Amino acid sequence: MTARQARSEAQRLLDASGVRATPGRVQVLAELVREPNDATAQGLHERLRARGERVGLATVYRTLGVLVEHGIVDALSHSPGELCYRICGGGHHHHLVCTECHRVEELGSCELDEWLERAAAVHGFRATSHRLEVAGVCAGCAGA
Amino acid sequence: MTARQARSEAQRLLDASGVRATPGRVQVLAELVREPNDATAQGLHERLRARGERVGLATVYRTLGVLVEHGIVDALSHSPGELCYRICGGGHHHHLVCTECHRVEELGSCELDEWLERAAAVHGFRATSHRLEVAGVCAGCAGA
DNA sequence: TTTAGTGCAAAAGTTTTGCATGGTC
DNA sequence: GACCATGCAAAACTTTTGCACTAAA
Repeated sequence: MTARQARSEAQRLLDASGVRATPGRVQVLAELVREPNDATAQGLHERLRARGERVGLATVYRTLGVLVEHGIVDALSHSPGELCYRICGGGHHHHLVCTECHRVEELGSCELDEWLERAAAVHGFRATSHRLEVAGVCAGCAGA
Repeated sequence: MTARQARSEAQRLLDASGVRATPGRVQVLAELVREPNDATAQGLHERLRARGERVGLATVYRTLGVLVEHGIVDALSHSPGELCYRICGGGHHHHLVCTECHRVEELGSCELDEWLERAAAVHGFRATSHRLEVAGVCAGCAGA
């Protein structure tokens, strides 16, 4: 994907969510569009600077906050003390992360709700939400 | 549970795992024994100091690291940038956390493995481990 | 003109590390 | 003596906030 394509896709995503497409936001989101897996705020900032785009670290954090708030990106925390961000399909889903190469796949369907409701009820809980992260080894890494 | 009981339970847990029962470790672990839910490193440190026990914050962190390494306690991260620790029963299990009072229950049985294997295989992954955290409202808070 | 976004620097917060000290095997 | 644990302080690191400035509605 070219830089121009990434920027236009970023613009489209922002427009679709009614978020003003400011320069900083387009830069950050375009960088995420080019990233098939997930990236940290620091990592995104470094890449943008390396690419010659003048964007502040605070703007990267503020932008990611806005993007998460509008559901344009998801925040994952597979290592403590550090959040990773990723563009995600809509709806409820979970992630499959390769422990070797950090590739991320989405698990489209989630068939946990019914089981969860029963399991929670045993403890007197009403389950309202859940987060599942699956670690594994992807086909590429298993072969190597 | 009295302070003496907590300390002796802590000692037992350390012995059972072959971890040397030094003063700092017994203090930290005894504090976790008294805690039905989970606690942060900072919180444990504060409580120990308030109780008059002279223990350094670094020791609390180092001890928690050792305890996690030996599977004596679990580290949960339900808020980013901060880990919570908790004594856990052995074996594979998941947590049910009340969003109101932060009470934590263990979900004893995990019936996800079969479903997960199939779901991962669709993406060419071999699932090796998973982590599930369920948020909900406990009976007490639902009533209030 | 009023609001929203941005860059920079400083601050806040958690966790780790260096180093000297004291206890244990 | 060698090693491990500990306290303290300093450092590292991620993330947030204050403030001045700019651009946009």
